[in-house]
Amino acid sequence: MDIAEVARRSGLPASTLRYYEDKGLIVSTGRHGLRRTYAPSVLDQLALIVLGQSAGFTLDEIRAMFSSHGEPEIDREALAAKAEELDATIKRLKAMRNGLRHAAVCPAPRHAECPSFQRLLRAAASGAFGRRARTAP
Amino acid sequence: MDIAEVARRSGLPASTLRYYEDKGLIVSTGRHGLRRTYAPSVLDQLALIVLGQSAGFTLDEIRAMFSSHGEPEIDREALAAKAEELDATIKRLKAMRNGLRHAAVCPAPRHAECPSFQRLLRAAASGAFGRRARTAP
DNA sequence: GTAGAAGTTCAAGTCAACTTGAAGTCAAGA
DNA sequence: TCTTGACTTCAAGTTGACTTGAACTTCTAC
Repeated sequence: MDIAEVARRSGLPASTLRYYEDKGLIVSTGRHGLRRTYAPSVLDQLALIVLGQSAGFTLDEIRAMFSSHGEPEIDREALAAKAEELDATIKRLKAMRNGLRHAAVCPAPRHAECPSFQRLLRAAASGAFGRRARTAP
Repeated sequence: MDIAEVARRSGLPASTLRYYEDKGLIVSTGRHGLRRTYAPSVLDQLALIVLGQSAGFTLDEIRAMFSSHGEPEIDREALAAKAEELDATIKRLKAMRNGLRHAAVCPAPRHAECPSFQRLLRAAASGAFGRRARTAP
């Protein structure tokens, strides 16, 4: 497959594919003249990368987790630790979701008076939540 | 409260507090000479900001969701939509967590042969997941 | 065999969310 | 009063993940 087909099938721009290759996240199997050629398995790798990103991992972390041919690579403890980390993230996302869900239907004139919103605030203030995360648009 | 106390109690550096004020996420209630003074409620606002960030919202989105005194501001539909967005994010995080959790204990010599890993891959490849997210370190 | 679409490299630009540095101001304690 | 350390502004730097542009090289179709 050439880069255009990989781009088409993965939904990622060619520039991103070159960038990922630069960073060592994927490999091209060869060249046809100057042009990269890819094995079909690169699509799986890309899917994993996208999934990993959507779960909040950096490209460096993803590279550490999966070898460039898509197999889990690092030690099981590290994988389990990542899973724990995700679990914590899931918890704060749920709190936030519930808070928003409630704010959307809450009849209280000011949210300062709403017990549900106060619960969210308390949870937030308790420092139970970490920092930094961005989701898809 | 002066900026040092807010920094201490919120855990955020003073530079960040100034930056947030610049961006209109918080307000200082006045000045003592040149120095900013803050009302105690700023701590709640900051907690909300941190929570919002940890849930994947940008500072601009957070400013849109909560007024600078910490009350939910925008229309209920938008809040509900944000909640839906979060729900989708939670789903992909769970998939990723389960995948990692499993990879950490899977006995299969190569993950290509593991049905559970394949499920994750298929889910990832299906495009069921969006892009872009980063979690706390 | 030549035009042009699509590929290549490499450097530089962009964006969000901050941080850092320089240069200056000021309140509080000795 | 004078020093000192915390504050101020403003500009510029940083990091991650890309994108864009310029200059150049091919493959492919006609």
